[in-house]
Amino acid sequence: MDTILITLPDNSTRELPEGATVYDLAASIGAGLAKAALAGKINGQLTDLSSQLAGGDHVEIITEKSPEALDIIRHTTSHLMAQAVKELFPQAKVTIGPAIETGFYYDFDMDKPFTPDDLERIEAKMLMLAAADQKIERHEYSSADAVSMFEAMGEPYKAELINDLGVDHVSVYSQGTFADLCRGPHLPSTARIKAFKLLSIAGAYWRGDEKNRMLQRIYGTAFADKKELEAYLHRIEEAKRRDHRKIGRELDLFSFSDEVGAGFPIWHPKGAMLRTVLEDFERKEHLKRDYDIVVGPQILKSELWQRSGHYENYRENMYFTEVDEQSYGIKPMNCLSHMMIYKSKLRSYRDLPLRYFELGTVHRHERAGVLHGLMRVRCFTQDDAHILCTPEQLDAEIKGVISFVNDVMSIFGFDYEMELSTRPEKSIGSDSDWEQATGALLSALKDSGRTYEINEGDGAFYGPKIDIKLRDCLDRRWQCATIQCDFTLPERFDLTYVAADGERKRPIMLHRVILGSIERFIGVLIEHFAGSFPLWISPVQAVIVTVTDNQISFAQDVYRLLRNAGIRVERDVRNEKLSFKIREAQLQKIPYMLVIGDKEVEQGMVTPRYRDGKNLPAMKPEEFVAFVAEECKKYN
RNA sequence: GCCGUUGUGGCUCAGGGGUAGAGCAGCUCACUCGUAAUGAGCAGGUCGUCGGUUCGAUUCCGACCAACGGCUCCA
Repeated sequence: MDTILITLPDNSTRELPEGATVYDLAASIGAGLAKAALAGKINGQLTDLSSQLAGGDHVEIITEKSPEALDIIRHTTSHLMAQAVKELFPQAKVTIGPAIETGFYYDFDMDKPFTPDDLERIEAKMLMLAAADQKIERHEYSSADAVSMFEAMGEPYKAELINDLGVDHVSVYSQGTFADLCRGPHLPSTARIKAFKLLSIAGAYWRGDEKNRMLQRIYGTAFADKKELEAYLHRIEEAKRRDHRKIGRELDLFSFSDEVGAGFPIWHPKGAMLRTVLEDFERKEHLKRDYDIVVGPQILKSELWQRSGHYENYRENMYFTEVDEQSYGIKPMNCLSHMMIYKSKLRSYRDLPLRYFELGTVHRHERAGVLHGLMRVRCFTQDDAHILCTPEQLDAEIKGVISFVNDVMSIFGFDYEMELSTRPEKSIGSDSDWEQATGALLSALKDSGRTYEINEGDGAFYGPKIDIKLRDCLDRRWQCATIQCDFTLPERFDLTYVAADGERKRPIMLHRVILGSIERFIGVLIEHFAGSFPLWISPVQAVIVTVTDNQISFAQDVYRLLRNAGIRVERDVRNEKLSFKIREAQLQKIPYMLVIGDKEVEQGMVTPRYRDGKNLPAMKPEEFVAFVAEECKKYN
């Protein structure tokens, strides 16, 4: 019998009979491995256990310990769910069902949406089907055969997918009576699915296009074993405790009100203080980097928005008003007044780059269904700047912004993801401008040394952009910082500068934000710190707590002294037990509680207690001021 | 905007065709008590809004509004 030689990851080789599969290889190595094997990787390509090997292949056995395992488990679980749905709801049409970061989903075309009760029935069915130990088999078909097969099965979406793939052959995976178009790989049997849970029902458009039919999506998750699943579900519950909407209410930072309107946050004293601290920080950081602070009006004439292209491209997101029979647009962006400042006089190349910074409050009419706490609102303040520069300065300016973003994010301890978004369908400007702008952003990204993704067609209508995303407590990504390259608005507004040779030239404009919007950033900030803000941004840095009424007078003196020294201090001189006041301060996540009893009054001192429960030695109020100043120094 | 779920006092929630209940918070009183809840009493709701069914609706039905989970869109 002929044999083939297989190379394993440790570069050892193994001889197997011709026609051997990945499973045979695993079995030849050991019974334990054969049992643990979920899939294989042949020459870097993930495959099924049943895949045949060829001589010279480099093969790796995928077990549940492999990083690739989770996706395979989840993908197979999504097929199991589709099978269960088809058995319970034969009229459902299957579409797609991939593994995702947190689990998997499958989209079905249904006349009637699923109910929460249906989820339980489906889950129960899945358990039965998994226990039935159905073999999962891969078959190859010509695309034409596969199309007629799926059409005969009454699955038009699958037929459409195959037609659009434009390939000769496709693979189909089957288990029991269920067959699905799929590239694979999959687990060898449904019995290998050990731990899963269906989580939610949602609507989703076919192929992600809102012009298409809305399908019914079921989200679920799956893990290699029950323990990991439980741990994940527990983590989700824990994460929900950090939800900024919950903490925002508990710490009395902000609220929303039906009477005010959806998407319009109202900032309570502590939330407004938090904003103020961030804004002060921002002003300082911008001034350090040679930005100029500017301020523009809230409404600008509609003609100006027409000239900029916003009227044409962004009108549905704008609010308008009329004054003296003149139409005005409430600004959804800050760029126009910044350009008008630039245009207010003749500019020389010696003036450039000009960096105009504004904490600009904008209004955007976001569609009703997208609002989400502070993360997505209709009125928000951007830490916005527009940099006007020569083409030669563009690269350095983009790099400067990227390093600014990096500096600020590391101060807050945030990890972030970068993406480049290219020209969208609805856009203005010439092809060559778009190419140049995209090229400049790309080169800055490459230079940054960080990884990045590319979102084709996701740019702003006036130019390509780099987006920087932060994650919330449930790992949802929110765009915060962005750098947008714009050749178009300077053209439309005929911005010029006098070059060294005396010629009028066109500057390039960068739109950029660092935090993004103060609102969204605070949302992320709250979830990141679970409300326990670092001392330097805490809206309340310390609270004075008296043991009895005897210390009120001294407490007032301390309070006055700390306030005058710029410490954000509160006082709790209520006639309550110390432990009660400590508890309340603790729940408010106030960094320091300054305990004052008879002992402290005698010595003219306070005993600071940190929110982790540890006491600092008693100190004079002045010493506490110095202590706080020292702690906050690196951010000033 | 689309799909689904939810909507009871400031908060968390129970209840349910005959006109509402708890805990916490609030207020009053007593206690003056050293590091996560002192006790007692009082007050507070036209059960999201508007219609419909009914002898009668907060409870059933419809529309709208809002929130939540997604989709699409986005800082």
